[in-house]
Amino acid sequence: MTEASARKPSRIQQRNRKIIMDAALEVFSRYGYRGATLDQIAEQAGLSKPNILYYFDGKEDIHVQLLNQLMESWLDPLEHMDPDGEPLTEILAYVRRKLEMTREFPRESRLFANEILQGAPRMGPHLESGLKPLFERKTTVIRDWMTQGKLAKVDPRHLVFSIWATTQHYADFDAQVQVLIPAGEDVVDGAETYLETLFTKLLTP
Amino acid sequence: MTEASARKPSRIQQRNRKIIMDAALEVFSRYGYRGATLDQIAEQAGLSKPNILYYFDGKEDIHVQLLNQLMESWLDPLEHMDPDGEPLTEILAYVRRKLEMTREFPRESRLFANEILQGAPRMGPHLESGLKPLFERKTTVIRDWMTQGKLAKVDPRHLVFSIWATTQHYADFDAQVQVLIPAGEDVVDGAETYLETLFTKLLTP
DNA sequence: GTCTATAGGTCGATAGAC
DNA sequence: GTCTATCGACCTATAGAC
Repeated sequence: MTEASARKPSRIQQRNRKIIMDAALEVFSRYGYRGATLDQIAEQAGLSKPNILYYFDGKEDIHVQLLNQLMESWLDPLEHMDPDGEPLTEILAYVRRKLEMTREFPRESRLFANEILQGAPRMGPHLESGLKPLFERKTTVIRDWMTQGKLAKVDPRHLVFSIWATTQHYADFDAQVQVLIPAGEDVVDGAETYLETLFTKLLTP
Repeated sequence: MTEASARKPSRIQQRNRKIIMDAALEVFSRYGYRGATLDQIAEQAGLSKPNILYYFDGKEDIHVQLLNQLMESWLDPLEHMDPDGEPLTEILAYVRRKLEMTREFPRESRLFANEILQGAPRMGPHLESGLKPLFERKTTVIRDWMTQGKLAKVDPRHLVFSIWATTQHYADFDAQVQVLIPAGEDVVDGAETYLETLFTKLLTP
């Protein structure tokens, strides 16, 4: 009685799991949880549907594992905001990193957006245990910077919300942005310049 | 050959169509197009499924009509930005109006967000014909204001994006915001103060 | 490949308004 | 009596799972 995921995963297992996760990311991020089908994921992965279910316990299992895995890399930029760095530099670097992620990982951004939009049915606990403590630590750091006069005083929580909103917008609302900005123009480049100005003016004491 | 929706709509028809649209908004905005079911909509509306289909041609028809109807009210605040008004006042009033809509019509916001996230499959034409011309008119107005030295110079298109992103965030990512901000606090009130500061500092010449 | 549940959609019969 | 509105039962395709 050998379970697929138990013991040491073989080369092939590792490779196939990776392939399936990537295919699932592609499909889930484009069609949402309910809109995605195992058939689509199987086709995208170049594997049969039963083969997919050999590696994962079901559709929901794939989705949950995707979210778990992505949570880490998603929080990483905020984690890296250094309390001992120069405040404005740190914030702007964070904005730039988030924007870079929007450019490089738009599928991940849309996957999260989809999940949150629907009320985070499969991610509620993760928000509480993963995001919330980090959010509180970092907003405290920012508040301290403001108290010390190193940054202009605003509500640090809304500051972070506005950084998330403005950066992720270019991935999540890409379909709209593409309609409104002429093709060929590098939208994210323009956003970087704009957002740098926005947050510099806001936070300069 | 009499279609249900042809000719003069009776009292009952008007009433039931309204009830169904509202139920559909509730369900579609919570579960997305694919995640919503006619049974859910029927139950929410307090009508039978065949009765729903007596008034609409099908699931997609309901969704399309919802989007069409909402498009107008959605663009209304931007439409009302007055080229002859005082520039900063007009922009801040627009921000406030958008935030007010987020508070009053979060379901509508999520319905749009869902649709755009999935690549606007049922709204592409509307973006081109409805949103795009308006967007170009209004960004031109803002650019003129900047040229005349009445506002600080930034890319007006990204300015509008950032207004959309920051205001709609509170409806679309509500599930996340609720986790991060203590219950009982009026989040949108705090957002209003913050966003007023943000855009005032950005745009004051 | 097969089984099963579900979800979109149809039909025909009935109830109610004018 | 006719037309509008309503609904239970049914059909079919699809999608998750084994």
